[in-house]
Amino acid sequence: MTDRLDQQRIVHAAIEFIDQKGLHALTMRRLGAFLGVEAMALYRYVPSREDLLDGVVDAVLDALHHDPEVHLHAEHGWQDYLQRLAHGIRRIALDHPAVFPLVATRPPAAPWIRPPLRSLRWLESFFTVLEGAGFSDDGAVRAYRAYTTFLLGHLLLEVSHRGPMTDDEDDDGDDEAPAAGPSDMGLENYPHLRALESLLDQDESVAEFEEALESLLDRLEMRVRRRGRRGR
Amino acid sequence: MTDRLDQQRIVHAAIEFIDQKGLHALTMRRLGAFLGVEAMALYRYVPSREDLLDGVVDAVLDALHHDPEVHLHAEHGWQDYLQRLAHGIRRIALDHPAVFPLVATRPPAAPWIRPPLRSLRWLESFFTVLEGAGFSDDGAVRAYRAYTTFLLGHLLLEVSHRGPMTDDEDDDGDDEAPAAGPSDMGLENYPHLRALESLLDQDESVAEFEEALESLLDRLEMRVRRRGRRGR
DNA sequence: ACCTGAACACCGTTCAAGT
DNA sequence: ACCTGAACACCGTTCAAGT
Repeated sequence: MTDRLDQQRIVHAAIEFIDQKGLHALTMRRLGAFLGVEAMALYRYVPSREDLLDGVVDAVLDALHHDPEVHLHAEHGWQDYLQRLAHGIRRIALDHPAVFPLVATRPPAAPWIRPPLRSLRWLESFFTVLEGAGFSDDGAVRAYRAYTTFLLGHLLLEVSHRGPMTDDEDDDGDDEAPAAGPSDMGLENYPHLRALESLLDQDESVAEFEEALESLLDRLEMRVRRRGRRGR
Repeated sequence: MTDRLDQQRIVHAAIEFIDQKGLHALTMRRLGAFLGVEAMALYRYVPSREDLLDGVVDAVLDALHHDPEVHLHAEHGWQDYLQRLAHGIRRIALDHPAVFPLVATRPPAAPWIRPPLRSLRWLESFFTVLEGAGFSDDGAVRAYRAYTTFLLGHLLLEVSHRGPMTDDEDDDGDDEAPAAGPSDMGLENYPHLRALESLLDQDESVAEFEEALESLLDRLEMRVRRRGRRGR
């Protein structure tokens, strides 16, 4: 029925599986069944579940390399580049909301690799662009840290709203707790929260992403202009 | 030998256990042994492992309520308050680096609750202070989103450098891979990375935290001043 | 009232055995 | 060459039984 197994097929099946049923549902045995094979067959191609998860993270981020929107158009400058890169990573996060927490929290290969920018190739291109644009070494590294902090925080929070369904397995009946009303959870004693609830519930993530990203780039821009002050 | 069991004792033992051996090592059976009891005894006080983890997150954040540095000194204004709150949460993250990823990624009780600010009590106080300081509803909510984004991203990245040892279990021998040199991992083809490696390796998290926090507060300040422009 | 032992269904992983 | 079956050590969780 199914074609032959290989590492790529397994990793991509794992991604599909996680996107559909959530990370917590992924077991070697279920992934085997998903592929029409016994779990034990996977071990021909993948050394362990942990390595499989690393493979999933790498494969998901690999899409960046094939994203035409991100490819360097040097003429538009470093801000354009950081914008494209950020949007490319955001697209990945939104495509695989259930995988992104893995991208965010798997221990990176080296301590100075900061998710969600997890590959040496992208780091190299990041620094190439910034130094080409006149950033000092120190300025480029500080930009890298601020940029990754923002991406990680924003995307993790944005994506957590979009898990694969309510996570309560199969919803196999009418035994849900009464839940005390649509969106009530003891707000009686928190007047500000009650007043702000509808505002809090709105999804403004696109606008916030653009705005915060722009403001970050502005901050970095100011640092390039007065650069050297702190350069060693 | 040990005192009697109760939920508090179990949750705090779990925190200690995670801090010592890492999240991945926490199983009901091992936690039982840690407490001098069979795993099954825990189920008298804790409905499930998932609930235990929720309890861990709550308990760790509860320290904020007893942190004298954070308690409201209204006379010093909203910026002082957000500074104290941020530093309080940072202290918690650094005290429990192996627990913080849980704080960051456990699905919150409501979709508008954004880690690491996970309790209605702190949200209420956050909004009380900001609205008292003249923020519009919209401005306060946007401040909340930007503030949590920053805290989550920064602390998750800062804390990931400080896991509980190398995570390779017991280090039970000399069978470590040769590792090809102290800090080498194929950097040959990445000249910028090689040049920046020593800078990248430096830990500047304190300075970056202060600086980025201050810049965030400045940005918010600018928004209060021209407030109303976007208030619906 | 509180803990234990035995049991169940499920894991990750190994390895000899089948085709 | 590639997959399977059986097995091992370990999970979370339930429940009748012990003290």
